Amino acid sequence: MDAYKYIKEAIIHGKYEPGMRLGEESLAKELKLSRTPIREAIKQLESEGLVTPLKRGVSVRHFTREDIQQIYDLRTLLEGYAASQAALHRTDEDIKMMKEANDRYEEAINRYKEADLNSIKEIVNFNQQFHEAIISACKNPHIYFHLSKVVVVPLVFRSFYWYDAFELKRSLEVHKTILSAIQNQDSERARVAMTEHIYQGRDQVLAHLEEIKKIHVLKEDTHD
Amino acid sequence: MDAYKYIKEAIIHGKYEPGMRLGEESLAKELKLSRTPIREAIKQLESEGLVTPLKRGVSVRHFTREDIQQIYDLRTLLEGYAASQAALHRTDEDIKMMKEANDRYEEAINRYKEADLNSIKEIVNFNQQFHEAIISACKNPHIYFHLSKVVVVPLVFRSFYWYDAFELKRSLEVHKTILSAIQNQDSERARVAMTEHIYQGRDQVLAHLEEIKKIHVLKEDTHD
DNA sequence: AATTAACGCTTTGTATACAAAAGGTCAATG
DNA sequence: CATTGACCTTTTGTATACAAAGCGTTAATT
Repeated sequence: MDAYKYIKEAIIHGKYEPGMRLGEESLAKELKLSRTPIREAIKQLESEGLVTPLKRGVSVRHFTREDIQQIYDLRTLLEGYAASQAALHRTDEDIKMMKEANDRYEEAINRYKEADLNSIKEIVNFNQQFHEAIISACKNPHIYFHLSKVVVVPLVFRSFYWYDAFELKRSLEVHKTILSAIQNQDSERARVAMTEHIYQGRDQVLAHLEEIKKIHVLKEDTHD
Repeated sequence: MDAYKYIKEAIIHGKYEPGMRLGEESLAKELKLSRTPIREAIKQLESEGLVTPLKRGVSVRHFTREDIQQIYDLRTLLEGYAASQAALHRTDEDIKMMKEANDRYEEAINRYKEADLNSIKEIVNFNQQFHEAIISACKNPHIYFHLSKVVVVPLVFRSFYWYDAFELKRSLEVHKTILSAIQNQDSERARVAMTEHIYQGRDQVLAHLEEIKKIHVLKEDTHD
């Protein structure tokens, strides 16, 4: 298997936790490869900022609350712009792709049962498909290049897994607003709706982080 | 020497021209290294988009006119935002850095003699220092991370080398406008001035590209 | 003469071996 | 008892050797 993809997935899925050291030898044994391809994968991840260099080797990057704020600021900027451009440049084909992704998103949300991991994975997938359809419609591949590196970060926190039925419905409604703004070529409306949508996502992640922090504090207390 | 830096510089300075194939063996011989560190450097450059994968190996990426348009759109967005945030978050120390860089920029422009490569390099350097001071003042390292990859591209065309004395003076004036807007914490003014500044840069590069194209057409004609 | 198949050469992908640097441990000394 | 220094282990950095995959060239056949 491709070492780069494997390690990246492992980081996103939390198999390798933030701060954890990534030794070349152990990765090589785990993937049944030699150290050479492992090193190349690590170099790539390093240049994307998913791992940080140590004095020796690398460790999985730890993102602070401040990082999340800043990264989401970046994402609102880029993806808001992408939505506005999509409104200007979208073709019928683009609209079809967005509709399709969002319809499946809706179906998955309606099928959703609380705490069913599989159905959540499905939802996350179709959500991503919708956003990618928009980015693709804005006809600027360089935007996609940068956004793909920005979007990865919050996935590490898997905050989507904490969404309840109400939040999912709300997210779906905003998607529909964005979609119709793009269809109507109302670029400013598309930009604002997308920006707001992503700010809502940020609030979810930050709230999630607070929950985690509380739990940690509780654990610390029990240890005393 | 570090293979990554070396190859990157060589691409920026035009030693390796767009479309040129980068063979591992030949690079290894040139840098007096084995293929292993070369491969790692290439992987990094690939993930930054400076080289593109072939069926076998990589070649120096060729940027079209459309690429330039799109990349500059991205840059106005990011660096305009950076300027607006710098206006909000700047410290006295930040202002000092900007002033210093821009003063040196001004001195270098005043010393400027037409077609003197060394003085142009100096100018390019202080210009970069000024822009970096702003990005640093916006207190969002992630912006810097992405901008540093966006900014590299136009350098490949070395359009700055075509600036005449008038354009340099104008650029200097805009710098001063941006600087005072940031000092006065006028974030919207800073954003707009920076955006305009970068659009002017884009126009320069695109005009430069047109010149190059004309020359190519002339050459083609002489060959017949 | 054109097309295709096969062979050989070039270049990349992977593994391994060796060199060098960093970190940890234990003992000796102040 | 603490601190430092030397040695030993672990891990990374680099080189090289070998395997595999493209690519071009040539020759053979239609």
